[in-house]
Amino acid sequence: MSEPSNEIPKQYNPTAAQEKWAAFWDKNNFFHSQPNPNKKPFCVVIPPPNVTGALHMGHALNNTLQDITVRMKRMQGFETLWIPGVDHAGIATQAVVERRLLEEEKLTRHDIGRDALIQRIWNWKEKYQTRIISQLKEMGCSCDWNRTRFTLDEMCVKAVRHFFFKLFEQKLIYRSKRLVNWDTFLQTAVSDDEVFHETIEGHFWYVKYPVIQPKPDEPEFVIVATTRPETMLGDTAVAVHPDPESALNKVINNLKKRIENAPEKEKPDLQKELDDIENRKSSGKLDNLKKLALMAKNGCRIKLPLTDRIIPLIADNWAKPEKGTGCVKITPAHDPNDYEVGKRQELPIINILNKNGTLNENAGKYAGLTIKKSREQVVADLEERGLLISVEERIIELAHSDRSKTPIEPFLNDQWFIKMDTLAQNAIDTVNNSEVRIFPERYKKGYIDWLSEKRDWPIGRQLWWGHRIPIWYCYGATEKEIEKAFAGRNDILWQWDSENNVWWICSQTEDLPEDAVSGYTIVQEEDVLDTWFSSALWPHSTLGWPEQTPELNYYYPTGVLITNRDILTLWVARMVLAGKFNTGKKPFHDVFIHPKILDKYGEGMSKSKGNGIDPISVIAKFGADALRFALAYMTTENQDIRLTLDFECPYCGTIVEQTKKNRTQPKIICPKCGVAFRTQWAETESDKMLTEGAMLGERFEVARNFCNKLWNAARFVLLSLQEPQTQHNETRQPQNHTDIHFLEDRWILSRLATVTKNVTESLETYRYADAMRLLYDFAWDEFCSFYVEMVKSRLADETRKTQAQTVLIYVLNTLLRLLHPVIPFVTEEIWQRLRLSGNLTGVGLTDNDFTESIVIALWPVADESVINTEMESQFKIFQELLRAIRDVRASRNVPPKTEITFSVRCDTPTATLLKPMEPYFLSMTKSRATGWGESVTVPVLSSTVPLAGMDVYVDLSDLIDVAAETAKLEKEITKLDGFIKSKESKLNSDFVNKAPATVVEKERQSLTELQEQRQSAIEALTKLKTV
RNA sequence: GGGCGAUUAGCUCAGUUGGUUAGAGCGUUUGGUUUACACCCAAAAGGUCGGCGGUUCGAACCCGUCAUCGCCCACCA
Repeated sequence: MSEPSNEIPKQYNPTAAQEKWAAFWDKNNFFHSQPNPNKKPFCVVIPPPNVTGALHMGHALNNTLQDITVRMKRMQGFETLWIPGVDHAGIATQAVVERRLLEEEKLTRHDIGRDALIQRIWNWKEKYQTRIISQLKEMGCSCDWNRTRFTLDEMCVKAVRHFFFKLFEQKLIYRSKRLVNWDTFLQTAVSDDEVFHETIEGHFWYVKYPVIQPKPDEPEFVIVATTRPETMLGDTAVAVHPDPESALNKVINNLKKRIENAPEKEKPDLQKELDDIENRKSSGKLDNLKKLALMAKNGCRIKLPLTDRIIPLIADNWAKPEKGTGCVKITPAHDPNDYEVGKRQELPIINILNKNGTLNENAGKYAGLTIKKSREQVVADLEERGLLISVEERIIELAHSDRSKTPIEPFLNDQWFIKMDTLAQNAIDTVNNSEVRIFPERYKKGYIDWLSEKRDWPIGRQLWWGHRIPIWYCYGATEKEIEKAFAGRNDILWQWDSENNVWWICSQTEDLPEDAVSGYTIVQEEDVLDTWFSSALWPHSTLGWPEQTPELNYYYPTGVLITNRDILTLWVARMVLAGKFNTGKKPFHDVFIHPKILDKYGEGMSKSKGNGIDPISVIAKFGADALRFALAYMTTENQDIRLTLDFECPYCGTIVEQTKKNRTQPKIICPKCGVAFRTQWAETESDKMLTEGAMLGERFEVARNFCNKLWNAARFVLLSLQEPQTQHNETRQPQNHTDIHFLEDRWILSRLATVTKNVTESLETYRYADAMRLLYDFAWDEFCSFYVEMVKSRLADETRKTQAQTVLIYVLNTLLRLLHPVIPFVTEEIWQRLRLSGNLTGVGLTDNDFTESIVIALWPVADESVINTEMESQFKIFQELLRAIRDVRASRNVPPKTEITFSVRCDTPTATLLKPMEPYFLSMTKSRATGWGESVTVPVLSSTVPLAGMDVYVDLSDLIDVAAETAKLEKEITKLDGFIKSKESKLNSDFVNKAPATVVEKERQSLTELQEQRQSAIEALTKLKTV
C-alpha cells in the first residue's frame, strides 16, 4: 500500500485534498446525525446567512469557529449535529432584487405585482442559497446537509404560525401606530440600519402662531422654531413646559455640575451653553414661558397659521425651556416624540403625507406638492402674512435612505406589536442566573440593558418578501356569524378591534379563503413579519417544533450559539425569549460572541464600502485550512481581527496594494506588466473573461506555511516508516510510555500531554487563539525543531530506532487529531497516508490507532501521569546549551561542516542529565562534547558562555578572534552588572520583609547565579588577555 | 449624551490571579543545497508596554486622570 517516496510531494496541495476529502466525508455521511440514545447530544444551529449575497470573511470566521467546536465535540464522542441554513432577510433581499429590477428592466415592484416579485426573489434565493452552501462546503464545514433549512420553508412556516397564534391567544399581540422610516422614492419602510445620517446645511425658521383672544397681559403670539416648517400643516398642538422655571434651574444645575467635572478642553463650550441658558432668565424669555405655561393650564387656544384650524397650547414636559424658543410644535404623525406627546395628551393625529412623498388632502391648498415645494411655499406664505420672524442658517443631520439616497420621512403607520414585558423579563433572568452563559462576559451588560427597556417589538414590515402576518380582517360581521364560520376550530382565534370596528381573525394552520365567513369578504393583512420573528425560532423551529419530534426532544437545548456582536440583541435576545416562551427551555447553553473582521484601515467590512472579501479567493490562493487556521489564530477575547489583503497580479506576481479606490473595481490593471486582471466584483462578461488576481495576506501565508510544515513533518515520518524493516522483532513490541528511557521521548510525551490538556480547555471555553498558539508552537518549535531533529540520529541507529518511531508516530497521530477541527483537510490527507502506509504494526501501532477517517477519530485525552514539569525544565537546559553553542558558531562564522568541540562546567546532576545528549549536539550543531562536570579541562582558545548554573567553553582554536571575544565578554559583563545591581538593591529593600518567602528565595538564587556568571566571564576575560 | 473596547518591537498581535532580564509572526541583518520542509534551517539586532499621577516591597497588568483611535446604543424643535 505504501507509496514510493517520490510520490509524496514536498508541498501540500490543498486543492486536491479539499476535493478528495470533501467528497469522501460526504459519501460516508460522517456529518449526518440522528438521535442516538447511547450518546450525549451536541447541537449547533448556524446563524443563517442572509440570501442577499455570497458569504464574506465575517461568515468565514463565524463558520470556522463553529466547525472547530463541532468537529471537536464529534471526536469527543457526542452525537453531534450542526444544522445549516439560510435566512430570507426580508428587507435586504427584497431590496437587492428590486434594485436589480430597476437597473436592468426599469421596473418597480408595483409594475410587476406581488406574486411576480416574490417569484423573482425565490429565484434569487435559490441562486444564493446554492452559492452559500457551496462556500460552506469549500471551507470544510461539517454540517448535516440533509437538514439544511430556510427561514421560509415549510417547517419554519409552521413554527412561525404556531408562535404567532400562541402570542395572539395570550393577548400579547396588539396593534398600534408607529412611525417608520419611509422611503418616499421606493415607497417602502426601511429599517433603522438602512438609514444613514448626512449633515446638510438647513435653516431654522422662527414662526409666530397667533393666540386666540389673548388677555391684556398675555402675549399675542406663541413663537416656535422649526427646521421643517411644512410639517406645521400637521400640527395638532403647541407645547410649553408646565413649570419652565424649575425645569430651567434643573438644567442649569446639571450643567454647572458637568462643568466642574468636565475636562478643561470642554469647559468653554459648556460655559457658553450655560450663559445662553442663564440669559433666558434675565432676558424675559423665562417670564414669557411662565405666562404661556399658565395660559396652557387655562386652556389657551391658538390659531395654526395657513390653515383654519384651532389648536391648543398644552403643557407637557417634552417642551424644553432651554431649547429653541422653549415652545415646540407638536406634529404627532411625523415625529416620534410628538407622537408620544400626542398619545399622552390625547391629541388628534393628522397625517399630511402621501406614500409617494407628496402632501395629501389634509394639507389643504398644499396638497399634491412635494415636500420640498411645499416647504418653499409655506415659508413664502408665512412671510407674506408677517408670521415669519427670522431664519437662521443651521447644520442639521438629515436621515437618508441607504438604498435610494433620498431623505427619509417619518411616516405613521398601523403596526403589529408584541408586548415584551414578561417575555423580556424571562430572557433577562435566563442570562442573569447563568442558565445561558455569554462569552466573553462583558457582552452580558448590553444584552441585559437592551432587554430591560422592554420596548414592545414592532413585528410588521411593509414588504412582500417574508412570512405574511396570519391575520384576516372582517368588517361588519357579528360575533355569532364569526363563531358559526369557525365552529369547532381550535386553530382559529378572533378578536374585536374596537378602534377600527373590525374583526381580527388569526389562523394557525392555513390561509383562509375570502369567503370563510359567509356573507362577508375577509382580507388578509398585507404586511409581512419582521425577519427576526422567524429567526428567533431558529434553534427550535429547525428541529421540528411545534411537533415534539425525536430531534427536538434529543438535541434541544442546543450547545452553543456562535455569532457576532451586532445581533446580540436583535437576534440572540429574541431567541432566548422565544425559546423560553415556546418550549419552556433555553435555546442554548452558551453564547460565544466573536470578533469583527476589519480591513487594513480598521474599518468594518460591508457591502456598501466594497471592502468585503470572498473567502473563496483566499481558499484559491492559500487553501481552506490556511484560511481557517489564520482566522482562529486571531480570535482573541477583546481584539477585532484586522486583515490586510492585497492583490497579486496573476501574470507577473506583482503585489498591487488594495486601496479604498481599487477595492470596489471589477478589474485592475497591473502597474508593472500593464495587463488587466479581474477581481471578485467582476460582473460583465468581458471582465469575467480575465484571470482573477489572488488576495494576498500575511496572516494567511503564515497559516499556509504552518500547514506545509505539518505536511513535511508527516512526510518525514512516512519516509522513515518506508525504510527496510529490520529483523529485530523483539524490539518492535508496543512500548508503554513509562518504560521510555530517552529524555527527549519523555519530554515530548510530557509536552504533548500538557498541550492536549490546555488545548482542550481552551477550545471548551471558546479561547480559540490560545488553542491555536499552543498547537502552532508545539508542532513547530517542539515537535519539528527538536523532537524530529533529535530522532534523526536515533533512526540511523538500529538499536535505538524502534522506540523513536513509535513515539514519533504516536505524537504525530495525537497532534493530527488535535489539529483536525481547525485544519480538517491536511490532517485527513496525512491521516489517510499514515493509515495506509502499511508499517504501523512494526512500530507498535495498529489500525485502531488510525480510524477510517480522522473525522471520527477520538479526541485525545491527556495522560496527565506523563506530565513532568521538572523534566520539562531540565530539557530547557539542554535547549539553552544548544542555543549557546549555535550562537558561538554563528557569530564566529564557523563553517557548518566544521566539527568543533566544547566542554561544560556544571554540577554533577546536570552533567548526568546532559551526557546522554551528546549525540544530539553532534547531529544538531555539529559539535562534540569533551567533558562534563565540576572540573573540566578548559580549552585555551575558547569562547566562554556563562549560563545560569553552568559555563560553556567552545573550543575555537585557530578560529578564535580575541578582539571579538573580548568585546563580547565585556558586553556580557556590563549587562550582568546591571542586573546584579538592580537585584541587590531589591534585596536590600523592604522587599525581603514584605514579599512572600518563595519569591525572595527565588530572587536570592537568581542573584547568586548572576554573580557566578559574572565571575565566569571575568575569568574568561583574564584568560583571554594571556593569549 | 450613555456604554464597550483598544493603545506593547518598523508592521500585525500575544502577555494567565501583580513577582527573575516583557514574547511570537512578518519585515530587517548575518550565515546556511544538514539524509521532511527555501512555504525551510540556524542565529542576531530591535521595546521608558500612549502621557501623567496613585496604590504596592514590586505595575504592561490594579485605581485615578489626560490624549488618541474604533465600535454599539440613544438623541438632535
